[in-house]
Amino acid sequence: MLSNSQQFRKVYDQGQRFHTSYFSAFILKNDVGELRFGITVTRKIGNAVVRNRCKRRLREALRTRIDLSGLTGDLVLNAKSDFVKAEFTQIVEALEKTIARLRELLSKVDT
RNA sequence: GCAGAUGACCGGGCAAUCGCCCACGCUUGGGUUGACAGCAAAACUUUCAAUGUAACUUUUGCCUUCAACCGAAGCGUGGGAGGAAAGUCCGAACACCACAGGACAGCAGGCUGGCUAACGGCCAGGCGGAGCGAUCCGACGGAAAAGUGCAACAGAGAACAGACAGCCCUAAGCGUAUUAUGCGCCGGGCGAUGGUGAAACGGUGAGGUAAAGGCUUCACCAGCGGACGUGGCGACAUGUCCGGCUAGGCAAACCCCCUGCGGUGCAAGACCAAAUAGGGAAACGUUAUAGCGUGUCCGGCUUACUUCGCUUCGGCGAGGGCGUUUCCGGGUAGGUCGCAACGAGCGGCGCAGUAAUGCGACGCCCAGAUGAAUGAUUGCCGCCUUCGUCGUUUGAUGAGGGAACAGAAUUCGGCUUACAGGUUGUCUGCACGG
Repeated sequence: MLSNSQQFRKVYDQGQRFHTSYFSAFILKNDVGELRFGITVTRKIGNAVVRNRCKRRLREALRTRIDLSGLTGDLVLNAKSDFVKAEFTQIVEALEKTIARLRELLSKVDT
């Protein structure tokens, strides 16, 4: 879990990016050796209740439906306004595409 | 039955799977510190003539047991968002800072009585306004006896008022047929009628007048001031008499009167406290405790400050600088507490009170996160709604869609604002029936 704004800032500035219509993803290799992630929902998306629900659904989708094994680094997800109306299965599909793409990007960085 | 008024309450439910946070308990293994015992090594001392042995003490290391604390994993039990958690508008608790007393300034409040820790809150009442009514709304002290200021639009005129339409007097003159009728210059009177406006300087009647007017101390009414009663704790209501003779509105404009108020807010504040840099003190060094070299030690090699005084000219002493070690104190990152279960606490009951509320006994312990937990997914049921089919009064069934406002952040008491849908008590008006 990423816990302060310095860590988020570093991922935004130096990380690899990938965008879908529901959210934007940023990832950066870290030296911890495990996956740390953070979720950001701006006030533009909605009030506190809506923002909380976005974070919970993204976290649950990552936890239950996505295979994250072997992936290391700092991952940041930014929800967009379409996320609020999205079906859960659509979110999962978008996440699958995103993670596959991020694996490619990270392996390129290694070589 | 329809249309309203008002109070109280709810704010989808169940299941499956996978998860999150907190408290407590148990188990497992870990770390730190301390105590006791044991073993090993080294040193020292004592005993014996000595090798050596034994004992004692100290230090270091290992390890057993016990205790305390810290943090981890697993399992179990219990708990886990709102009526507004929201806006952050009032009032407090709590914390820190400041503080002789008073005045000015500033801010807030403003009918009466009560409740409360307090309030700009609540309850009961008075007065004014809206409504047929239940009921609702009101910053509701002072504008005639301090002063200043302001007033859109409309209207003739808006604060020492004002003739637009008009009414009346006078009547040059026009016109006609000399009268009458008609039009009426100049000058003067009128605030009664119309129209405007939120508001036009009391109302109705009578007298009076050329026409009018509180012009009239003519009558009645309204309003104002005063005195004296009656009811009420009081706001106030009400009665009689007297006076004066009509006085516009706005104080959520300045202002006047009365009352209250020190400031900052849990990022308050308390404690622990790293790395790095810097401050202070002591000791040591300044021909080594630095550098080179090395696994380590000895040895070796290399290099090094200044001022003053004394001097046998080799140095010595004191101070400063520099270096090393130890200690001290301040601050930052970070962490712990504050802060999560004992309270202005919650629940129903009883008593007092019209009520707000208070008192009493009984029962209960009820979120505590910090990139921020309190959930996610799926299915079924219930609710609303659209379409189709059947029945065609309620309804049955299939397919689809929808479900508000909104997320605790130190804690309470209020206020204000937002809110799909629903439950329920009491009351009012109208209609109909018995």
